Amino acid sequence: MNNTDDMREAISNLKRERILAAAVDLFYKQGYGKTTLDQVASELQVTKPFIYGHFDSKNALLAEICSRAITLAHESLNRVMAQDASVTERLETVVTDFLKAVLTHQPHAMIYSREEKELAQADRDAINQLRREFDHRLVDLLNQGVTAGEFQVDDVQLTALAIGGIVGWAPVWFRANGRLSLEEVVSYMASMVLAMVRAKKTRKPKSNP
Amino acid sequence: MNNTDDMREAISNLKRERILAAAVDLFYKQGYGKTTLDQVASELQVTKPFIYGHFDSKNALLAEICSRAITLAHESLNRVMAQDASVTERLETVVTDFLKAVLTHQPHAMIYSREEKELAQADRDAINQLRREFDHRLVDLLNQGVTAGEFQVDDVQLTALAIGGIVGWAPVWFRANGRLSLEEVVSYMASMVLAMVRAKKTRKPKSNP
DNA sequence: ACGCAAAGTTACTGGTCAGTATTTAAAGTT
DNA sequence: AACTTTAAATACTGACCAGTAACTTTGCGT
Repeated sequence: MNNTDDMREAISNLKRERILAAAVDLFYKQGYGKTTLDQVASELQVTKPFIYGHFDSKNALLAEICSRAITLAHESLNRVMAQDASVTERLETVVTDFLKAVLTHQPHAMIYSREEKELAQADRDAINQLRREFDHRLVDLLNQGVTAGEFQVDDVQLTALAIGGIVGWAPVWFRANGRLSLEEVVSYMASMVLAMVRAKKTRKPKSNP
Repeated sequence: MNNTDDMREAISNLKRERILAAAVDLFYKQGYGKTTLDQVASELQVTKPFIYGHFDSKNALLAEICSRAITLAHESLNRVMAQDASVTERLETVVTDFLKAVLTHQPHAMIYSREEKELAQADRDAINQLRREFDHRLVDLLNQGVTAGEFQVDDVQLTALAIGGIVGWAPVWFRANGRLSLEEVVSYMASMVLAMVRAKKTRKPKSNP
């Protein structure tokens, strides 16, 4: 019985995920406004009420997608904060890791930044709260670097915003089959960020291809 | 008679501008999708057919707004290219000037990046063409800097995209009545960009407040 | 085999809005 | 002062689509 319930829930989750994946795909390609739930349904070879069995509304779908976009950012920050390395190395890892997350989930990132205004006020507030926390944590990291004498930065807040810009803008131009691989792009961007904070290299001179 | 025609046209232009201003305001605050033409009209204390007297459709309004956003970028680049200074100084001016343009027309910039997908295909293509030209010109400038030995940059294209990110992301977070003035923000960001390209300062050490 | 939920589908509704046809007012013109 | 042109408002239409009510199928327990 409990066994059956587990099964049910797993199936239900699977379906939720499929719906979300289809929605992400279409919202990304067409935009939220131009996408109808009938299209999402037909992408999955089901009908609209199927979706309503798993989500309350079209907007709830969007809220879930946006929420995941931010959660990704936090998770990559969590991974980094857990590690015990020089601030410079940590910043490099943050940028690398975060950018990787953003680019492997390009559609989520794009949908969030484009369609934020479409969210219901409550969802928007909750999600922007998470975003602000993220900014704070980045500022903290930069402050540590300044205190440790590893960074030379006049204004940590503006610097954090510039870094946010480099990362946040990447999904706009990145193409998975472009001239450079994701790994190459990510590591190059990280080196640019380090140049920006004038980090004194703690090690790893690492050749440039 | 010609005189009267001039007058007519001037009045018509004035009205177009008013309509655009109201549309920019509402599209910015509420998003394109959530804004109705009735709202735009009532903002101006007129009615919907008034708008149709000056624009073909809601979408034409958006196209005009987006087109202006890009035009602004090009104009600031034109101003800079005309001047005859060191590449470093020119890059500094480009960033300064472009960022200023983007921030004094924050709504245009935001609307363009958010609502691009809402444009009709033809409009989108035309506008993205302009964007690509802009990118090329920025790459050219960086290449000049490398050739002249003023910049140390491994990949000019990625560097241009990083700069684009810093500038393009700014309208997302900038608040006109924030901690720092527009001038301060702009000049700080320019200095970060120069750090990124490892520009050898050609002059102007300029104190930091 | 039989009935009974769960999970979908088909078929419909109601509201919203972009866009328009028709009417009214105002400003020149002679 | 009647006549025309321009410009806007009122009032309407029709498409689209999120969300729902009513019906159907499938599979599971007994």
